[in-house]
Amino acid sequence: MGFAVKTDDDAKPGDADIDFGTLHELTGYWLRRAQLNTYRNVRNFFFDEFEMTPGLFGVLEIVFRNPGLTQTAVANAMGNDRSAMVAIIDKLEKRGLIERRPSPVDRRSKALYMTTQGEAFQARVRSRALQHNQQFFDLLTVEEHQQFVDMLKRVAERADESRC
Amino acid sequence: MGFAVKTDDDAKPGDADIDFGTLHELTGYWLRRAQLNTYRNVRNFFFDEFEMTPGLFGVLEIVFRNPGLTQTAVANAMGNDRSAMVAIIDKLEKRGLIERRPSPVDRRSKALYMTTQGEAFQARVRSRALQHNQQFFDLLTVEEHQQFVDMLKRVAERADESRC
DNA sequence: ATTTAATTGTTGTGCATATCAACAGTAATG
DNA sequence: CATTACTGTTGATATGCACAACAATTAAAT
Repeated sequence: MGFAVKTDDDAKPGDADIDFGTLHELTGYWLRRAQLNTYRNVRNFFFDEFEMTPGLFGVLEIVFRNPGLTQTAVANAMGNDRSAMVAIIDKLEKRGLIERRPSPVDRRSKALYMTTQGEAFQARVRSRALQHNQQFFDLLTVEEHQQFVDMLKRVAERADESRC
Repeated sequence: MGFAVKTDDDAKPGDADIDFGTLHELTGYWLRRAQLNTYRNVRNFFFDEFEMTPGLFGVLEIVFRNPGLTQTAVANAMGNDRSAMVAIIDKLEKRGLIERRPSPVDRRSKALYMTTQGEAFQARVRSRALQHNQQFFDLLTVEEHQQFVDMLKRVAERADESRC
């Protein structure tokens, strides 16, 4: 299944000599391509080692940095629907990493807190994530990397503005 | 240490005072964020105007530039499983944009060709896509845009290499 | 030539994610 | 009070991706 990359002497004609036409001129195409591949890589990496996904990691990190947050608050921060939170929190709670406590001020909502076990776990994952991130993007110089992130932020904001 | 993010002038109080912690230091996070928002924008745009999705557009463009290609060849080019092709080709064929012809050399495979109607349609979409792309990324200077695409390509390749 | 292996399109399944509508319980507002 | 808004939750639906299986067909092995 290995796609050896640049060798034109590959007997497979169907791979290299394909004309992508306008696709390769569209920034959105490359953005998607880069993200999809990166995401798959990160996901496989962290699932193998921690049985974690980027989504779970994000929730864990946010709850860790903002103890007592409500579920919808986390959902809004993550940019997805609050109904999606339920399954995520369920998983994390079932693994003993997170805790739902009744909010002292609002009997509807539930305040989210990290367990001590969850903090220890997240510390390990976080360290590994930073390490993997730096290692993965070392194909960019430090300047490039900085510019890259800066542009990504601007693009993300832009796309967020023109939201219907 | 002293790297706490400074006070953004809050427009929304309940939204902005959340600490994202390590998340905001991960390039992959921003990459995903930018891509998701961009994709949603592009998708809404082209779905409203043409009832097209980026995926359909890609297949259409590839078939247009490489007439007679087989379904799995297109799937490999697009980077997804050949089973995903079926529904896509079905849609495009049902709309009269594309055609499945029996391959003259291999009775298993089906050669894909564009209809004249499909070519006319795709010409309109293609033009609009290029226009929208340029307009959307005009928040980057020409130099930045070029660098951006260049880096995305490198990242995409990198992620592709370390594929299991 | 006959068996074996590989590939094609296709279908189905499972999993993760996303959006939307509804609901009962609760809070805020008039 | 009555009404309106918000909470977590469930369910329906759609999507995309990965994988397994299948009959038909081709390629390779012996």
